[in-house]
Amino acid sequence: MAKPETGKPILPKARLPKGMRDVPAAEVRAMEKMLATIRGVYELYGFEPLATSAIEFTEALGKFLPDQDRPNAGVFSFQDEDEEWMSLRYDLTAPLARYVAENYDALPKPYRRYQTGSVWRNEKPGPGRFREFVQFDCDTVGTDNVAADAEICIMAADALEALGLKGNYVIKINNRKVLDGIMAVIGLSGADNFVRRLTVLRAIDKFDRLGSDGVRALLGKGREDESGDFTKGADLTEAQINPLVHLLEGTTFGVIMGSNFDAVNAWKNDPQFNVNEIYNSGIDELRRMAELTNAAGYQNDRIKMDSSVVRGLEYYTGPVFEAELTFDTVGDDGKPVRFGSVGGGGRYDGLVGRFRSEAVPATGFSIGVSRLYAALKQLGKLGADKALGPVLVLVMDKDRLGDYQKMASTLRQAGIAAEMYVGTSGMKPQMKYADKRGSPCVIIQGGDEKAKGEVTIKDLIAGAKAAAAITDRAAWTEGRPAQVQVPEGKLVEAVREILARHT
RNA sequence: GCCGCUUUAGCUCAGUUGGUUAGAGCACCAGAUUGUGGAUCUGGGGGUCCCCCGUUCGAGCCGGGGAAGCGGUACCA
Repeated sequence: MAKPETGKPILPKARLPKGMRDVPAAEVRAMEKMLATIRGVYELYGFEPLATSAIEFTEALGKFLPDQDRPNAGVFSFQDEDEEWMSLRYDLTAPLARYVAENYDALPKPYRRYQTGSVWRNEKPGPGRFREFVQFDCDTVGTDNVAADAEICIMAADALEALGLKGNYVIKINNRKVLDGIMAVIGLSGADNFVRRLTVLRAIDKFDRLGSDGVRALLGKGREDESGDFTKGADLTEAQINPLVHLLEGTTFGVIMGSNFDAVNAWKNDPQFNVNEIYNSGIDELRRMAELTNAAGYQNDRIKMDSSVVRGLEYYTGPVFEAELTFDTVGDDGKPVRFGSVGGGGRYDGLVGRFRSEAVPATGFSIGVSRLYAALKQLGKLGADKALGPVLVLVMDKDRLGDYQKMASTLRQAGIAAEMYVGTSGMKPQMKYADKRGSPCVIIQGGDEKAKGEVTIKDLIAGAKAAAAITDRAAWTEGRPAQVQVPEGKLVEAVREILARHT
């Protein structure tokens, strides 16, 4: 841009909004491969694809109704011409509920679909957490049979194993009814205890990270963390806290290390809680899920009952699942990286019902694709070798672009990725360009070759190796390693030979 | 939201007790080595020293306020 003499033009700053990310070529390719693997597993189970819009009416997403100015807490929202509030979707489940309600009569019941896409959350990003990220969901809508829940768990397990994570993950299962039942027994039922129940659930959810003492603090008076932030507790009495902590520690319900049946039976037989009806029905559902996953050949090294799983706070109504990676690695900064949860889900029998008078039970599982990608990368399961770039046809003589274009076309017709250099620089920059693009070879035809009806093909990969030994300028310019001259007609054949060497 | 740290070129960072036109390395671009990636040499483009206010003859540096980034924590449909 020209600078006026009086001063500089005010340029927009090239920057990306916080929490957003640009994804470079290698990652796009690896990500697509990963998504295709998951998709393959889901198709195998008979789930069908669905794509819904990224934008929904705010009302349809629920929860974040625009009350005053703009509902900017949590979701990205804006007003349409007719002043209706719209929002970017913050997950794939709420749009599914809307879709099912809108097309209810036409859909097969149960309706089983998978969907992947970006979702947006307008909140503070953190390490490994973005405001735009990709989820991969599968859901079964229209049945309250826990067979659907069990199936989703084994399907999630299959998907993770198809990605090479066998032995590095576990799907943990719990049931919200169990937790609700226990909370009823210790006197936390009823509408006036709603906030307290949420606080209790949050505390339980942190058991993994904070352990018994941390959870005790959160269930009682509260807890101050290392950075000086104080989290208000649920203000329970010791008598109320003890059963909850014992549940988490597995000392009351025993046998976390045993089979899923042992775990469920221990829970079932606990005299303190099995007087409660909700608790019993939750335990019963877990028992049936244990039977089904067991029958399918999934033991508790892959799918495991775990009393600390809570997941999101409000919309889950029954079984809840969480996929956790069970390995630690060392990150770029030398600190240990723990990936933890890479997906989760559960039964949400109330969501579709928001749109209809009759209840529509549903269950689903969502994979956090970006996070899973980061984990796979750390584990080296992505096939780190970068893709070869295109064969580059150099422009030696600017009057003969047609000839060069024809060579590129010939290569493409043979199924070889190729491009003619479309910049304006000389030969050396073109070589640098080819280098940067990762081209396996370049096609050179200047006046000399043209006169002989030949082309020179330089193998850049072999050339780089050969050149590494050269130190002086003369040897460099005259060496010209790893290149051959062939008749024009043998172009494709000669390029194929070089490609074969490098794949 | 709360706590802490940070902010000078695309990147990593220097910058004296406040003192002329703010520097380095790397990266980038161009040229030379006369048609070849590297090396070398020469040259070049790039800066609102995060912003505002104050102190001062004079602020990248001192004081106040703010913003943004990073990290932790909370929330997380």
